[in-house]
Amino acid sequence: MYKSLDPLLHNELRLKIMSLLISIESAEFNFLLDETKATRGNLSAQITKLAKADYITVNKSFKNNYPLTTCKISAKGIDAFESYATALKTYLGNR
Amino acid sequence: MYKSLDPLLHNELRLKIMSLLISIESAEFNFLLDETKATRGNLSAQITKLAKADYITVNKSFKNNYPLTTCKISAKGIDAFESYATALKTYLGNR
DNA sequence: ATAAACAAGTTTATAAAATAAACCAAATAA
DNA sequence: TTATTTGGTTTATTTTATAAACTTGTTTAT
Repeated sequence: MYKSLDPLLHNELRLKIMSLLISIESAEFNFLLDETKATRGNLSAQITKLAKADYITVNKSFKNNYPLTTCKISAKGIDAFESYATALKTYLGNR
Repeated sequence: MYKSLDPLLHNELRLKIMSLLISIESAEFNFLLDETKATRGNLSAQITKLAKADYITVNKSFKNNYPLTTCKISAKGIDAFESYATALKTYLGNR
């Protein structure tokens, strides 16, 4: 089958992350953790995948001495998300 | 993460099959093969999964002496598809 | 000052899923 | 009658997702 749905976005956790980031300037790791109810390991893994594809940028700093990971969607990520939304619609018909 | 997207439908090939069946009374194996461009093996496997979940019914007969597999979406399948579409929309925002 | 508990992630190992490749039975063609 | 084609199914491999274990450093209690 020729794939029209970006496999990177066609995963619930990654899609949720992107869906949050697209309307939230940027988000901290723990915020995403709370919103998604994912495990830390899984969240970390999926953030890494999105970052490797340059769909998001990840900034590492410190807050109160603790590591702080902040994520932000990129222009490429926004494009991919929009394309994904468009492609999906062709499957859903009028719904 | 709590899953809100039915994993059975959240796969491009199965989604495509369902998307075709929902607007086509019924479809023959070769029709689905042609529309999806999947391999026969993969198509067979995914049809089996959808059938096991009672999302579709599968009828086996013969046409011109050759085996003929016909698929039809079920009421349960329609419901699942509609729910999936609704759930997805929460991820896509206004798009 | 040391040890135990906690924070914020990352890495690794396992389970599950998707897919391609190989196979099969029956029909037709050479 | 052997070879090829049709219409699939089954098996084996690869990929992906996920949970469990680990790491690095911090804070709290002793």
